[in-house]
Amino acid sequence: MEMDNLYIDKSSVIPAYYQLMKLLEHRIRRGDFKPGETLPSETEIAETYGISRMTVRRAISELSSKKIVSPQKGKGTYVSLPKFNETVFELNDFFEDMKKKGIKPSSRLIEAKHLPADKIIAEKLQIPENTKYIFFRSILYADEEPLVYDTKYIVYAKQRPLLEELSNPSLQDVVMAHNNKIPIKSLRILQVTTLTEQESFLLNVAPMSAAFLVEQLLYDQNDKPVGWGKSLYRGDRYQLTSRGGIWY
Amino acid sequence: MEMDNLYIDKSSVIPAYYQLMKLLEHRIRRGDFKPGETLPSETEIAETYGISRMTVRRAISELSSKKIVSPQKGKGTYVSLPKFNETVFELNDFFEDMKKKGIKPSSRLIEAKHLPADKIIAEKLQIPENTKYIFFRSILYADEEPLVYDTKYIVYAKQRPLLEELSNPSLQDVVMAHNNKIPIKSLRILQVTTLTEQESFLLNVAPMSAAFLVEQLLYDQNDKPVGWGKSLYRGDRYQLTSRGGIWY
DNA sequence: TAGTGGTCTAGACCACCTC
DNA sequence: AGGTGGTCTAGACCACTAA
Repeated sequence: MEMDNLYIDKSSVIPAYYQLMKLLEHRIRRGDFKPGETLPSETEIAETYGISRMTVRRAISELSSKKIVSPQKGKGTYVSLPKFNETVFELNDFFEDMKKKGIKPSSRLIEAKHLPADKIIAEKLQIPENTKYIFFRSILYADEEPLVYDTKYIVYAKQRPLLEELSNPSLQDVVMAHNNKIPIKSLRILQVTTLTEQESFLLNVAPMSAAFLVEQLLYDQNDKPVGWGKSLYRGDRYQLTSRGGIWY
Repeated sequence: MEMDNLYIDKSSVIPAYYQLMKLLEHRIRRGDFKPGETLPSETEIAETYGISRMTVRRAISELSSKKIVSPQKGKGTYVSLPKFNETVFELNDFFEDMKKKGIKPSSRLIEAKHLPADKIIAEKLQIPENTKYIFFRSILYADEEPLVYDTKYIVYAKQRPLLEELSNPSLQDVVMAHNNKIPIKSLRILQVTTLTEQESFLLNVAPMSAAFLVEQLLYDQNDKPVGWGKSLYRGDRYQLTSRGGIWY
């Protein structure tokens, strides 16, 4: 396979805790320490590799946050049986995401206007019914292909009646541009749905196609909602991936 | 509002780093430190609250991992403008998830048999075509209601030809039960799809309903696939949520 | 040059677990 | 009682940043 460096090079520019973390990862993968067993004690590891216990703890804490290892007070640091049923999916900013994949993102604003809140909007935004709110609809493109249909409902701030277009129209940015308040809390819900006739037309797919529905609610310091958003991601072009365990 | 404890109680059983973390979170929320500004330097914070710099660093490191703050070498620790466009969704074990919600999970095995690998399976599992593999199909229930349709494709280990039923049939468990190897790497893909006639019948929903499709590939120490799974989650009953920013 | 965060050390005390 | 991980300290040196 590969050459193993089963020691810590203190003269290296790579931090000792990082070297030790990789070393322990490697030894776990190799089977020196099996799931259910414990690592040597922190003191022992420190002596073995000639580093201080705090540095050992730093390495173990990284492994612990990756769920590779689980320290137990008074007992030892156990090698975890990896739990691949517990998965974390990241949904990143559309523009950043596309750029990272080498795809050119863009957006087109379909509509932007004031509206009086109906019952549903009033409840979501916790404002009185018929209060004005700002409504946005836009399409996000990846290499000229429509990928996301985006709607936003934003609490109306009298001070700022403007409706300028933004290059990266995330809900957070639009809320900050049209409202003095900086959102401090976010609740997001990921669902699946089938597209309506109108939605599928805008996204250039067949009606009743499957899509991700990402709902987002933003709150200010006082736990008041300041914006609500619903984004429909084309199911045939979008997916989330997640890696667990020990990868290189 | 509430009483503020803007000091560290060293006699408390709550660790100092934790108290400081909450304290800084509170002061950020309150506006003492605004996004884009820096916190006082680590040395200064240590002096202010009468604790050591390493303890301050521990608190800041927690805030940093929550993306509330972002330390910059040589410059200072900046309060982040929260990025609510970068979201993390957790997909946990079905059984644990349901129990946590107070719902009784159960499962029913529909089918379990050996089959020779066709081209698709052979490619996924990186085995020669027509090699035997183990096939599973089951339904997962929440309070007697079908919620997930689950299929598994597992590399066949000659030593263990048994096909016993497991109470919690996660791909990982089944792989470990039918194969000596412990998976060490997992790749998961979350997609949306519409259900076929058969799938919708099994899940007791209308055909063409939207559903989550969760695909999972498990690998052993040598980066060989050991199992492949596909789970269909009913879209009308399942959703993922994610909280960002400062919550209580 | 002065200040910042990043790393590391060699101790210390504690609560917890096991024998 | 002895070993474990959890916390904390008071220093130290470094690389980086900005004036």
